[in-house]
Amino acid sequence: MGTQRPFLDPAMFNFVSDINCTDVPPRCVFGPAEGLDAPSSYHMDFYGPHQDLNFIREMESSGAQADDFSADCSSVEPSFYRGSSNSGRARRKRVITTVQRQAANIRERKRMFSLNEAFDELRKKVPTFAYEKRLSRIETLRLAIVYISFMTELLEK
DNA sequence: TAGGCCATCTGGTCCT
DNA sequence: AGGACCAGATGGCCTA
Repeated sequence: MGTQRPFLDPAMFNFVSDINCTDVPPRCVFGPAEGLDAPSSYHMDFYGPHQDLNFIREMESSGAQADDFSADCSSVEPSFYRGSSNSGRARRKRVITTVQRQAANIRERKRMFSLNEAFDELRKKVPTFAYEKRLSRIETLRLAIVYISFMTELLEK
C-alpha cells in the first residue's frame, strides 16, 4: 500500500483522514476452515495443504477444473437442494453428489478469490495515507464512490 | 469481551 | 444439467 496518490483537495483529505489510521499486518487468505459442520467427507481433500493462495493460483494458471482435485474422492453420496418455490409449486429437488459439492466449494473459493483481487486493485486506485491500515472492502467501496464523485466534479469545473 | 472483518460452506436462483 | 452468482450462517482473528 505504499504507492498512494497525493490528495488533491482538503475535502478529500478530510474524508480520508476520517478512516482508520493504524497499521495491521495482512491476513492469511484461505486459512483452514476448522470446526465447520460440514460432513467429514467434505473435509478430507480440501481442508488440508491444498487450501492456500498458491494452490488457487496453480489451479488458475493450469486451467484445472475443480473435479480434477476430487477425482480420488470415492464418496458419491447425494445431497439435496431442499427447494421452495415462489409460486407455491413443489420444485424438483436438485441432487448433487459429495464430489459435486466439493467442486462447487472450490469454484466458490476461486470466485471469492478473484473478487478479492479486484478489491485489491481498487484499493490501489483509491487515495489513502501511506501509514493507514489496509482498507476493508466496504471502506474501499465507499471511498471509491467519493473519490469518483470528487474527480467527476473536478472535471466539470 | 464485544464488535468488525473476513474466509468458507451451503443452498437457492438464474442463466446457458 | 451444471456453472455463476448471491445471501445467510458460522467460526476465527484482531482491535479497542
